[in-house]
Amino acid sequence: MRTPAMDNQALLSCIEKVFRLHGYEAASLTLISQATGLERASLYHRFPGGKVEMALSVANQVFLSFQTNVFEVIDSAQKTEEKLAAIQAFLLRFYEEGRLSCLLDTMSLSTQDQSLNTGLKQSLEAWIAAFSRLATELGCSPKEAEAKALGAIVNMQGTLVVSRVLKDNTAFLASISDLGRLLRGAH
Amino acid sequence: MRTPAMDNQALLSCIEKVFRLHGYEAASLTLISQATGLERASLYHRFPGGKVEMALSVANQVFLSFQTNVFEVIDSAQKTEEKLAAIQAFLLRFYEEGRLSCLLDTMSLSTQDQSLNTGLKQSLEAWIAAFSRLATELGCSPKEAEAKALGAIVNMQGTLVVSRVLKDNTAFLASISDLGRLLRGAH
DNA sequence: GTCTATAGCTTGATAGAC
DNA sequence: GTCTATCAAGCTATAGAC
Repeated sequence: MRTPAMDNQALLSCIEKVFRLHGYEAASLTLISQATGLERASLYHRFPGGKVEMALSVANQVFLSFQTNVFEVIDSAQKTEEKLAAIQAFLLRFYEEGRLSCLLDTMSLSTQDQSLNTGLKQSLEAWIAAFSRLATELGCSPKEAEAKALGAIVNMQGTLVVSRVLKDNTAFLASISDLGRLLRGAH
Repeated sequence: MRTPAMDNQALLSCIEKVFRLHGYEAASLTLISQATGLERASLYHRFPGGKVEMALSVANQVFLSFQTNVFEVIDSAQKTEEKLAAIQAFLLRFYEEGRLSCLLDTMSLSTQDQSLNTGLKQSLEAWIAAFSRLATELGCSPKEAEAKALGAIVNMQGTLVVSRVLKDNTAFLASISDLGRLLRGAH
């Protein structure tokens, strides 16, 4: 047992980037090999299930990252404004200021793999639920909160697509800046 | 010269669906062959440039469809409310009530093809410009109109992604219903 | 744990019969 | 204009040396 050239988390981050840049199908093992510096055969040692297992692992790591940086922040004891600021900072970093797509977008096309599709769906549901709790804290009624949460996420997904097509991240940056406004209750 | 098994427009519609369901890379010639009923070699007779030419032709056909059903409607002499209703009906049909993705989304991932990326960008810019004119008609100031137009399109793109992931088109249907509200000026 | 080498299949694309 | 047959290159995945 030689020592790994890269720990699992760093490896997954490299693979994540390939999936987010190219989508599931176009993310070939050759591209992943180049991005990680590991030969294709080595990737199969780390992920015996092959490309599907890589995708599932990446989706899971991203979910855990959101759990730490979004969901748990929302359920923490911080002040609401501090939560909001922390989440905005995380999202800006995670989406590289709008230049890197969302896995929910790039991996939800014709994947055929049921567990991946279910995982993406459950991640999005957890995200909506967490934003709902934050919206409630920001003065929304329970019913209003879910609508605002969905609206904020829809806005981010939409601006990510538009920013990618226009090659201009202005819309995404505005989406993050507006997050507080988007989640706040009507007065 | 035998008579074509399918006219060019119907052929392009079949191919369009494959690109919108699977994205550019995953849209293999085998899938396109199955969707159109033409063998791969026959597709090369219709599109000598191969897959890239198919993608460009599809993008162009969709642009022309938007030109007819959205841009020209906006610039017509109809009443504003009638324009809005016609556009809503078209968009519902075009996106199959939220069950079929947008080409701007599925074809903008790592295409490498410069003319395709430029075409998608220009199509989106034309769409934003047209919606801006409609927003102006709906009582927006020039500056406000562009923001509302962008917001309405962002909302559609976002709800399309969310509807795809959740396998629930409720959000997209709401986006279309809200189109008037989204484009109307603040009173 | 990583590598080289390779199997077996699918891809995009071409040649030529009808 | 569509087809069958075929090509070279790419793909995912595996075997086995170190």
